[in-house]
Amino acid sequence: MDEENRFCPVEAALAVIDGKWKPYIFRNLSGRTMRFGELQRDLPYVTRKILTQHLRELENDGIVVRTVFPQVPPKVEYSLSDYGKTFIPIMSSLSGWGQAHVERDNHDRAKQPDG
Amino acid sequence: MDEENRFCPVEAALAVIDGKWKPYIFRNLSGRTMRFGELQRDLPYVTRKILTQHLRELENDGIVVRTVFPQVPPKVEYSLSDYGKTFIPIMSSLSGWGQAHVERDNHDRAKQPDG
DNA sequence: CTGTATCCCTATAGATACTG
DNA sequence: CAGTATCTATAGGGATACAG
Repeated sequence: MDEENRFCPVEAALAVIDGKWKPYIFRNLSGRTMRFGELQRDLPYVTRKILTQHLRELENDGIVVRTVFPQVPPKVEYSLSDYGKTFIPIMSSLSGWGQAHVERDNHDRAKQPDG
Repeated sequence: MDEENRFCPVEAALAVIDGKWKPYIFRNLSGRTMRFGELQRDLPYVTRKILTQHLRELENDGIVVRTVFPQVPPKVEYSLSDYGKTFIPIMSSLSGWGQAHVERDNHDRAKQPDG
């Protein structure tokens, strides 16, 4: 967006999960607090760099809380903030619609193999 | 996504409006059927190429219906399909959350100008 | 364990010109 | 009017190596 007057609140919401792995990170943290390494194990296709980057962005957006335990070796925990939890219903409706969309898509392709 | 078993329905939903101008196109078509040129006028920052491309993708996802009137000069109308309309509630909740998010953001920055 | 720093690569979008 | 074709620019992500 270049002009403020064209700003769309939908984009503001989408920006929060704009990042290839953010929905997955969000889903993981929806259940419980997790350490960095735990997230890595649950998301084996994300590199440390990108995982860190996405977590920082989620933190800056107020969605995620980062807690550093000053010890050796380092221990860092991530969790959804109360504010972040207000996004859970959005994710749920996206998930519901998306699920139906995938099924509809499969159904259509089954009837029209040539797409 | 490389592996099917990691597939996330949230991504499937997001993919539908994945495109810089798709939320705006969607919003425009939510109200009424529009001709290509009308969309262009309402979205002056989108090039014809991108507008066409996004509309094609929305059509392929079953969201938008494209109606060609075989006449000279050409006339093409775009509208939301019934299926596309099922996405309106999703957009509404995104919009609502996004609106609050922007306001929260402004509020925070007012308190912490260096944030 | 939890990161950073670099370099590279691709996907997406914009500029511009051409067309039925 | 409603596109398509071509070229370019850039932002996001990934591979890899290094570090406190």
